[in-house]
Amino acid sequence: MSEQNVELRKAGLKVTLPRVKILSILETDETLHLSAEDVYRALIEAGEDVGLATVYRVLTQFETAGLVTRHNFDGGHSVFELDRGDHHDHMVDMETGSVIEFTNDQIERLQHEIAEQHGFDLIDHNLVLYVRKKKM
Amino acid sequence: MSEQNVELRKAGLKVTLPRVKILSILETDETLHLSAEDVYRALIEAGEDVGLATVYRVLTQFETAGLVTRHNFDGGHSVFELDRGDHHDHMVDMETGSVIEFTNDQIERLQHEIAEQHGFDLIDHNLVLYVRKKKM
DNA sequence: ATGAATGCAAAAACTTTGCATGACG
DNA sequence: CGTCATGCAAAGTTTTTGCATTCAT
Repeated sequence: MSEQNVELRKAGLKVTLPRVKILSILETDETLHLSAEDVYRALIEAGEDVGLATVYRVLTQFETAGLVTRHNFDGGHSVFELDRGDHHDHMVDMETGSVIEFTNDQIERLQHEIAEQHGFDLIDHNLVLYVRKKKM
Repeated sequence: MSEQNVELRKAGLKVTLPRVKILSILETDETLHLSAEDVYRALIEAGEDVGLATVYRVLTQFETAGLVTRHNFDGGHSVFELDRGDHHDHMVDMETGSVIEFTNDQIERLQHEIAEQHGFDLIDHNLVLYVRKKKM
């Protein structure tokens, strides 16, 4: 029994071909950040006959199940990222659109401090840096 | 000559009724964060006959001119905020939905450092803390 | 006068939904 | 087998665009 099957069952999801394939694509992809359209195209290229609507439905289910995180970067569409348990923030290259992940403990700590100072507990946060390659 | 006219001229924008009205709505609003739809409704309520397409066009122009900042908070629609010259980040109270603004120089500085370390210039950034009132 | 801005409707882009068919457990 | 998932197409949302008309300078 493949890895995906276990993950799906653990998430309480019936093991179906679209779900296994989509999970597999998310695990294999190197960019780590795929739009629904990206996943759909990957399926078509792999010769799988899966509808775009199913891709959206499955990704949303994965999000609910905590397998995947949905990001709303700039421009219209959402991108999905497999949740590997490690927290990180994102840097988006405005020229290429590519996404770089990073972590910074100091920033994490400061965020907690700021929430505290206002009498709140920090539940979640979202930090995206929009950057451009340095001109020299 | 009203305040709005000056701001529009300074931004290099022709002074038209829709632009003046929209700017005025953004200046008057207390929530500080309006969607295009919100602005459109406010115009209709004020008896102004302005099309939704124009609202989008004007808000986009305002953004380009630096009068307004566009935020892509959660999913779906964008919200626009009048740029009052002060940079700040946002804290969203998850229970009430209210938005608190804050600034932190250390975080600002760290963001620049992180971009630098990756060979980038920091163009813009987006930081939202999702918080909940402390239980005591 | 002349070029830009507007309103309307139509189109685009992204995402969700209804329904009949097919697959999982 | 009963139920849930799927595919397709149709509808929903949010935002953009084409074009004739109106408006600002």
